[in-house]
Amino acid sequence: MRYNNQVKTNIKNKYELLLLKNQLCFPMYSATNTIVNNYRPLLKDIDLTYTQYIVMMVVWEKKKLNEKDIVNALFLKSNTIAPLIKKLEKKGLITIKQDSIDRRNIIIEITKKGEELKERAVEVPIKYGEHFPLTSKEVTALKEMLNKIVNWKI
Amino acid sequence: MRYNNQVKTNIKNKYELLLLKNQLCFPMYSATNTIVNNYRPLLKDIDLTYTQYIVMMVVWEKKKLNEKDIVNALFLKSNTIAPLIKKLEKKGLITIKQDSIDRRNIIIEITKKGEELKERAVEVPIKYGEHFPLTSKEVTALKEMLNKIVNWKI
DNA sequence: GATTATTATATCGCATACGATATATTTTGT
DNA sequence: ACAAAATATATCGTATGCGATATAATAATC
Repeated sequence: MRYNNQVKTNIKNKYELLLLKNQLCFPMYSATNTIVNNYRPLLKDIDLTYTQYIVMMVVWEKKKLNEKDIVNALFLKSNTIAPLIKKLEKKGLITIKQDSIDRRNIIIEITKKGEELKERAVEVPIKYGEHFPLTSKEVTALKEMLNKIVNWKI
Repeated sequence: MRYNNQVKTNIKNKYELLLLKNQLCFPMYSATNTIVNNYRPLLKDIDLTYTQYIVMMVVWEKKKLNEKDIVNALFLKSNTIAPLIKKLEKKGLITIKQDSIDRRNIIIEITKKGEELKERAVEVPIKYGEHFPLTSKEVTALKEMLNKIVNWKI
């Protein structure tokens, strides 16, 4: 049964749809806030914010890529990514230059300092996962559902 | 088996921990972004942002409450809520006044206009849920896991 | 090959979220 | 009662995220 139908049949009146406890969006929103908040002290050790951290994940993986690649990988908008990579450049973790072939493209490349940070960054997911409150089976099921949501367009 | 152990045993080298695809935080973050982004056009019709919408949910439920009650209900900080309620007051949806008994408290009360907005707001979750990509069973399981995460402190 | 469409990015403005710090008020402890 | 602790909020600064709009460069089309 579809989620929405279930909700409709379980409630006495339509106003109950507006209770926080009957929402899915709110636990999603809160759980993500919790996750990011719990990352903060660990990421502070390597002087990264959460968003900078996931940008660096893409950079660590690809080493050389376009701004557009980051936008696509993270499902964010270019006006979110643009100031972010400027900060990462200022920190010396990446270089930014214009593509000489197609001058619309911005080429991002990891620096030596960026590579070195990876060594310390590896400790973050290790420490982070140590007391995570879900089993691996739960995480697998959770990720599957989250992927369905990410691919959903209203 | 704990999530972290599973991840550790499945990977060949520790650097794979830094791949986006091996993260849980990232699908959580993306799915929440998707959910909020999908709400935006619906909420625009009633001139609310997502955060204003969940604040109003608390107000619609309690009608009269303290700023602190909203902070507790939404797991946000008071410096996030304070400017939010000022905007909602400016829109005429709530009133804000100081508690005469305990002058530290800020009392928030719904207005007639705020009550009226509820009538139109009810349509939002109805429309929103129509094409939601998860079954009611999945949503139940999902919420249970999300609650564990929300209650997790590192 | 000039016009149009598409692509990639930049810029601006608005709305969160948080930590850090400060302030006002009430409560607690002695 | 009076100093110290706790509580509730305010203020400031930093860092996202997004829509809207603009611009520059390339691709497509006729």
